[in-house]
Amino acid sequence: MGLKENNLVLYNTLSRKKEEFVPINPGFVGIYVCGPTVYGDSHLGHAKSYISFDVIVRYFRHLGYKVRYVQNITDVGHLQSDADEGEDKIAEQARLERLEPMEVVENYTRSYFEDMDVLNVLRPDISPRASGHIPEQVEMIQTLMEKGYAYEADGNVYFEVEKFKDYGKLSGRSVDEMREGHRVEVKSDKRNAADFALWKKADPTHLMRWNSPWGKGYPGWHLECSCMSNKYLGETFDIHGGGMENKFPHHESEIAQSEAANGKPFVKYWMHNNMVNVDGVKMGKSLGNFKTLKAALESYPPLAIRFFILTSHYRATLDFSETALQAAEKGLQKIYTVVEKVFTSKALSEKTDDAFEKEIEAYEAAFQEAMDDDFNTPRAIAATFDFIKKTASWIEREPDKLSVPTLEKLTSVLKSLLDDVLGLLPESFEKEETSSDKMDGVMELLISLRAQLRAEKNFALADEIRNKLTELGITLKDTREGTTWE
RNA sequence: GGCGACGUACCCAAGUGGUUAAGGGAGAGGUCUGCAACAUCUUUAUCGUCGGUUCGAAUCCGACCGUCGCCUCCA
Repeated sequence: MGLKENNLVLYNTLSRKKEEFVPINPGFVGIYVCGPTVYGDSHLGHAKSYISFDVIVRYFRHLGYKVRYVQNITDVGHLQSDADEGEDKIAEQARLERLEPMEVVENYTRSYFEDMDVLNVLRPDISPRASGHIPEQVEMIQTLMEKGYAYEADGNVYFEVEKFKDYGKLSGRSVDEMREGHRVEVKSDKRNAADFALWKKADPTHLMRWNSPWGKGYPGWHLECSCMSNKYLGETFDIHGGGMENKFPHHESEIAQSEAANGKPFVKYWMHNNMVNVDGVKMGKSLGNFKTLKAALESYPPLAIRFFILTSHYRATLDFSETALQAAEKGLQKIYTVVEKVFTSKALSEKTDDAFEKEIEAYEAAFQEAMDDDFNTPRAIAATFDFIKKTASWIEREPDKLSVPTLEKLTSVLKSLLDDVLGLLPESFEKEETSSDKMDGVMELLISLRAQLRAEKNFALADEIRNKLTELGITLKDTREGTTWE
């Protein structure tokens, strides 16, 4: 299986420009994306990030690359406030819920995957946990100390930022700026306020602590990503992704740790997705406009949320609003209507329809061109709408003379692009839930009864049947060929 | 205060130097329909402001205004 011909270009945050994608190992892509800290339910921001990278991974696979997708689960070390101060987020949540930290971790990890599953986000190939990689992290700290990049102070170990000359290359800051820019002078045993923790001492009241050469404690937040990406993807790998707000200090620190420890470049391409706003304002817990996925999923179908997210580019901010989401839902429905027609049509002619095959090929090309340009899903979707229109009229024009080979080709292209790449098609277009032979029989009866009423011009009663059915969530459609329901 | 992104129609959102500025939603009008929904057709922008570069700019440069992000935990 060779690679599809492609001309993939992606925006590299490190160089601040679009670059041609050239994998380190031909045909193979190693990608690491910062996963969630599992101390609460996932929200729309998580959805945007993980749906974006899901499509990126799916597209690489579509092109024929063998992908290893690693996404961590942060279950320790992520502190609540000021750099390297404050309580561990998991520990705090455990205290609040009166649970073991690992119960909190387990609950929210499951909740996270549940939400991602319904959004049709494929699971990463490896979902390593920080707490499962303590020995690796201790080892890395030791390496950093041996090489002179880290120092111990009273059971804490810090990375000395001044020793790593490239610190700031990703986020575009200098250590000097950071020293001056620090708002609050934190009282600590750090040599420099910009230094960050590799290992934090924990007193016996801490619920999560492990043994280390520096006493009992727990690892710093940035360290896990360096360690686990190293372990599963190697010292240098292709793509590291995450949310923009993590560029600094998280990703900057990852680079420092990994490159200092390994003496090799850490990541070839950095990709950052933008944030979600709600009605023009940043979504945040303190602002009270926080949308958890579980809440959003009560009002909207999961694939409509997914579609909505993909109608804007991953590097653009996404402005969430009820009207925007409703618009997306309708648009997606329009695509479904035509796709369903395609999937259920019967073709009779063995002759290839050359003209329409050209249209199919043009669509594939337009779609791929859009995706090749830094995963431009909005453009790919626009191309889809254009094509969907043509498809609908192709089927309508001569339904009896549809070409078998052309319909087959059409079906497989739609499946490949809309389902495999964008992940937008439902499992099946069969009538869902209540559908059964019995139900079909009842509906047929009602429809024929209503047809009779309409023939007798008893529209009042006919409309009442339709209205009552609408209330039950069943829509009747009167077409020239007869009445259908869904 | 420092760094960065963005500003395209009523809403969402592509386009980043050159024929009529994609696409979706909403609105309006027509076809279809007993009516409605569905479907379908038509229609709705000169691109934040001002100035510059250019034969030519939404697209490059500068200033200004505005929105947002990061600098502190956040996808």
